[in-house]
Amino acid sequence: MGLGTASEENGAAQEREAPALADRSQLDPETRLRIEQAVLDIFSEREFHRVGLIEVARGANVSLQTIYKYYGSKEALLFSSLDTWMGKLGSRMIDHLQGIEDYKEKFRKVFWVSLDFFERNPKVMQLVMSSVYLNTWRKQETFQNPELFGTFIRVLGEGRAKGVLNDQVDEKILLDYIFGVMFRLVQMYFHRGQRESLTKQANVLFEMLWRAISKPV
Amino acid sequence: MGLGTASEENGAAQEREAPALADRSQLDPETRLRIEQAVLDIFSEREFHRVGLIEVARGANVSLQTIYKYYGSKEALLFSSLDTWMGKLGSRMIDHLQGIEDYKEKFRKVFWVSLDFFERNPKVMQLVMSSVYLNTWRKQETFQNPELFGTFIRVLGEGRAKGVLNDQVDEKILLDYIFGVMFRLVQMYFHRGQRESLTKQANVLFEMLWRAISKPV
DNA sequence: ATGCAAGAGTAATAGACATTACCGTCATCT
DNA sequence: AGATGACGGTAATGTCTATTACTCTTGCAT
Repeated sequence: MGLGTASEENGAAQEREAPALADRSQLDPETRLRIEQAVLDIFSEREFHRVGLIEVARGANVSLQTIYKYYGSKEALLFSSLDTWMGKLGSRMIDHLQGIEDYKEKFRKVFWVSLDFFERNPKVMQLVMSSVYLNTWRKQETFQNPELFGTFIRVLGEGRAKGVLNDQVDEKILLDYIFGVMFRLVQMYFHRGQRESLTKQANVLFEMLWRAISKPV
Repeated sequence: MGLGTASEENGAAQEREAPALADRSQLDPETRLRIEQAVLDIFSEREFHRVGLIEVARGANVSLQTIYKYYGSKEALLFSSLDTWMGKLGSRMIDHLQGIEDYKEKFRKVFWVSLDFFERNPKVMQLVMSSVYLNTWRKQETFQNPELFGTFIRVLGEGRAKGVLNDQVDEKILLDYIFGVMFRLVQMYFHRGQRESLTKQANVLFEMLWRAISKPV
């Protein structure tokens, strides 16, 4: 280990007193917003390793200390912000699902809300991209926003139970299939410069998806 | 301004005499193999920024100079290796397509060869992951292995011409759909630790895909 | 032999950035 | 007022890595 000051290492007084991550909920909500906005703006522009926290701090008009105090690390900061956004998508989805009876329509809605959300919030998509590779290859926990993913799982399970979904493959595979399609569609939509609105094509696209995942006749 | 890119700084001062990238084909094929093997081994384990070229050089039993002489940069090294692999997949695909008449079978083959390839070459998939995020957000050129992607395009075009493919959406969207599904399936296959062989499920999965992309009856 | 070119090995150069430490300033509470 | 604590600003600290330079060895063609 790189010894900082030689006298520190062997004294009895170690116990680093891990910088006491303050409860994030203590953070002034207005400040929190500014921070998450800066995270969104900056991390969505540059890749993770090219972003410096100083820049983020400046962008949010807070000091570096504040960030470290409430978030603890660069990664945590990114994931926290991401989680907030996924939560918003999740809430919106739950909200929109209310009052829909027909199962296929429910699924269509899940699909639609997702496309619509990313189309409205381009930067969030870039943020997702920034973290996906940091994430997928390590822990997944951070990516499991219960509201959002829970809803996906629930709707999927309901279809399974009703027997309207394809049951030749495992449920996980079905989910992979769906995410794969959606993720790529959204990703390429941005890659091509946001032309040809996705939501406008949502129904055609959804019918394609539905033919794939519904139980074949 | 704090712009990072170190290589762009020189205003008018010097004509760096850019280190004369030697023709890569001059490189001893056996050495080249060792290098690309090391790239595969190492880049597939750690993320791009965590890989040091010294390590790669050691792993390949070559000196750093050799790498810089023939490849020029870390990124170029990675992409070169990746391109080799995509080329292999492409060749194999072309080879396997020979003698198939039925269009749907052709497409099925394209699908199968891809899954099979990544299942056989796990590290290549990780390599792809390592570069996707470096890539997609910038230039795409590197990712356009003509043999591989050309084949995809050709097969897709053929189906369009025959009128068997869904023509409610743009051809690009169709391609996105297909790649999205395949990419995610493969990605998650690894993420879950390579259980439940993909190729064994290839036909069920392909039928799902086919229902989506073929012209609806 | 002699010279040469290729490549190994090692160190030098240059930045970038996460994370910590310190210091000064206010607002709020007692 | 005095104390407390949160926070801004700036400057350490400690690492890491690309990329370049330089020196030495060695196989090999003249």
